[in-house]
Amino acid sequence: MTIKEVSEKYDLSADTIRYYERIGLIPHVPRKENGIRDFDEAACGWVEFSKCMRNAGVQVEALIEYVDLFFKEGTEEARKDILVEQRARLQEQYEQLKATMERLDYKIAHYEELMVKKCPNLKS
Amino acid sequence: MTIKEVSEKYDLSADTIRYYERIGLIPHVPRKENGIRDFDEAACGWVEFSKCMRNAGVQVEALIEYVDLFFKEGTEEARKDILVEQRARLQEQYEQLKATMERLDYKIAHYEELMVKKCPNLKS
DNA sequence: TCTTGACTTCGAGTACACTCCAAGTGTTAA
DNA sequence: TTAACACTTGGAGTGTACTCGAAGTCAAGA
Repeated sequence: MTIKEVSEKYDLSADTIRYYERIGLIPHVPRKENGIRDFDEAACGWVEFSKCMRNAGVQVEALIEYVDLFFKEGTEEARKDILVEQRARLQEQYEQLKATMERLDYKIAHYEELMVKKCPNLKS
Repeated sequence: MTIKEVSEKYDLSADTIRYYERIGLIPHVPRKENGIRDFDEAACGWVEFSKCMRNAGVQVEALIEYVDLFFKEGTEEARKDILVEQRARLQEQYEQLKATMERLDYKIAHYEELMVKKCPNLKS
């Protein structure tokens, strides 16, 4: 698979994918004889994984560390620790998000009430 | 209340609070005769609100727009629209977060299993 | 053969959200 | 009265994560 196909498949710019490889957020992608990237299933998997994690807000730094450990023997515990820490971060973000959404709901309801009062005929 | 007290109360740096006022993310804070900020309840409320929204990931730009409209008559609908849009953004983020946390749980479980296999005596 | 277009690398530029700094003022405590 | 300290403004600097540009290679079609 070319970088363009992968880019379209996962809706990430080719620049971003190259950037991720450059900084080690995804492992080295196999190349054809002419040097052009030729994504295999594993490489695609990493792209998909990194996209998922980044979308949720996992830091680039943590992912780089994880990928780095992934290719070293006996680092299972350290890898797990990274995942656990990031899991906790996401959990916190999740709570914050929930609370803020409730607050927004409350404010939105207030505005809706206001608007019904202003235009009683439009209350549907 | 001084900026220092507000800063401590909401765990936001004084620099950040001044920055928020400067860019209009919170309305103008009342001053004493000598020009020093003197936060009243309303000003504190805005600080707290902006902190909550920013922590959840609401963009600075959207909050500036909201605060701007807040002091203009007849902008209730526009204000509501901003809140509704931001609510939708947070909802999306929420789904993404949930999915990613599940995925991390799965991976963490995998590592735990691995480690139990390696050290059967430590399976507790 | 020549042009078009996708790819390569690497370094520079950008956007966002702070965060810090310099220069100056005002208040309090020794 | 002088030092210490918190505050003011406006502008410059920083960190993170991309995003773009330049210069060059390579393969395919007119």
